[in-house]
Amino acid sequence: MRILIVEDEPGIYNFLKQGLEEESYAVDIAEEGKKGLHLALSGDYDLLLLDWMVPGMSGIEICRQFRKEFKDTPVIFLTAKDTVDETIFGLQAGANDYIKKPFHFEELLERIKVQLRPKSGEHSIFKLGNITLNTTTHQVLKAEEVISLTQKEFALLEYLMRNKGIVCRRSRIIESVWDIHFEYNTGVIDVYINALRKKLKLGEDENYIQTVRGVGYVAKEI
Amino acid sequence: MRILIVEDEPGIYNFLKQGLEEESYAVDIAEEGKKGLHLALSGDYDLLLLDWMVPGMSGIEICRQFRKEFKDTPVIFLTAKDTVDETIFGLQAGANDYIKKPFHFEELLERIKVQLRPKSGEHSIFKLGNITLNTTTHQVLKAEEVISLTQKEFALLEYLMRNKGIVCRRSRIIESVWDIHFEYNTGVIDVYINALRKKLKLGEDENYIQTVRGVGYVAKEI
DNA sequence: TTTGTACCATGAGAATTTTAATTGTAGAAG
DNA sequence: CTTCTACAATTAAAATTCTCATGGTACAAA
Repeated sequence: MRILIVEDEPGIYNFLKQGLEEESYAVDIAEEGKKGLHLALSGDYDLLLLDWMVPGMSGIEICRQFRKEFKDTPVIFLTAKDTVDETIFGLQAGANDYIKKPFHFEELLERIKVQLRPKSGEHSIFKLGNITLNTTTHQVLKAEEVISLTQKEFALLEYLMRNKGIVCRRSRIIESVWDIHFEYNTGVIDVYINALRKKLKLGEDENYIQTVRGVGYVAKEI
Repeated sequence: MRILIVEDEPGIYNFLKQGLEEESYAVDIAEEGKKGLHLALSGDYDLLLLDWMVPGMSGIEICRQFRKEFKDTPVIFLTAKDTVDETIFGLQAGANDYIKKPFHFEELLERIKVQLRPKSGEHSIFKLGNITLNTTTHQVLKAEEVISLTQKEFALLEYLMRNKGIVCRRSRIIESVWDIHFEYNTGVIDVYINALRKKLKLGEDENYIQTVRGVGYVAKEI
């Protein structure tokens, strides 16, 4: 597995390079933004580690450009900032995960493994209109705004978004999201659909979660 | 797959026989208790459907006798009574599930499928001292008493009992029961262990859930 | 069009689950 | 044997999740 690190501080990239090579990843370094993007676009890499701030071109811009070509290669941001405003753009640019400096190497390694594990098929980012859902960071954005959801709300939205365009019957939802088999005579789903619509502020014009009478619900871009 | 039905009412057993044969199960009927037990002990069956009350010998007694010989063959009770007292003995006698009359055929079919699915390995009943836990009915007994547990309490107890005798580290428990990966700096487990010990009334003499300092917990028969 | 019925939306309250703070205790170090 | 410290037990309160009751609305039948 080949990893590209775009980072200008030698202290950090040497530490990462050594650690990752011990885990038998092939690691390349780019100390400058444009060179980083150029290397990334060569398509030789299975994963990108991008520093937030690098000379020449911001990590975000690299990510955005890279995403146009490579839709499935995971991108992880290394960021010193944990302010909401900043990470939003990272996720919108198509990052799969981010980790705050300073971080434990073990934790980064875990996250890299998570991203590389599925490799085929499994996506971690789903889009529905102007809604973005990221399964690894467990975050949801509507346009530029972070929407705070509870576990169950998130799980339900994830299920609907994974099945975008497909009508989800109540029984399936209950099985997948609530892990209840036989007996689906409960009203929980409705309550949570209600909560989602409220938190996501889905009005008439943005009716992304539609009711299918007698069956269930669909996530649709109108 | 071969199913034995022990039931004396022709109305019921004909209905069942026809429905199950349409689902391509091979079905035999015993209208009387002793004959039922005799057939069951022949070992020709993959699943038993026992009526609560049959002439000659009670379903419970058949179940108990049958269990001595066949530990892994699932037994489902058909019962008109849903009083706690009655079902207790059914579960204690080693039944895997029960269904109350009148029932929908679909539901019975589902339960039969659930019982036949794992077939190899997977058990649905776990014992720990005088505690019995049944994963399909989601019931827990201590001696003769039904212990009412919440979802999470049940899930934690199930995990510990599935790993009887093995020390379970907190991180594993959090992963399996709570589905949380990385970050296990939460105190939930302790709180639930506490709740379990209380509800199960585990005193000094019955310390079935033991603390392993610095690591986690074990379920042990002292 | 009107009426009826079954299904869905919504809100409030109950139960469960989680967090967080305090108290207690085992085992190590002195 | 004492003291200290890190971990576990316990409790209370906050947050989430679920249930239940009410009101609304789509669709079918008259």
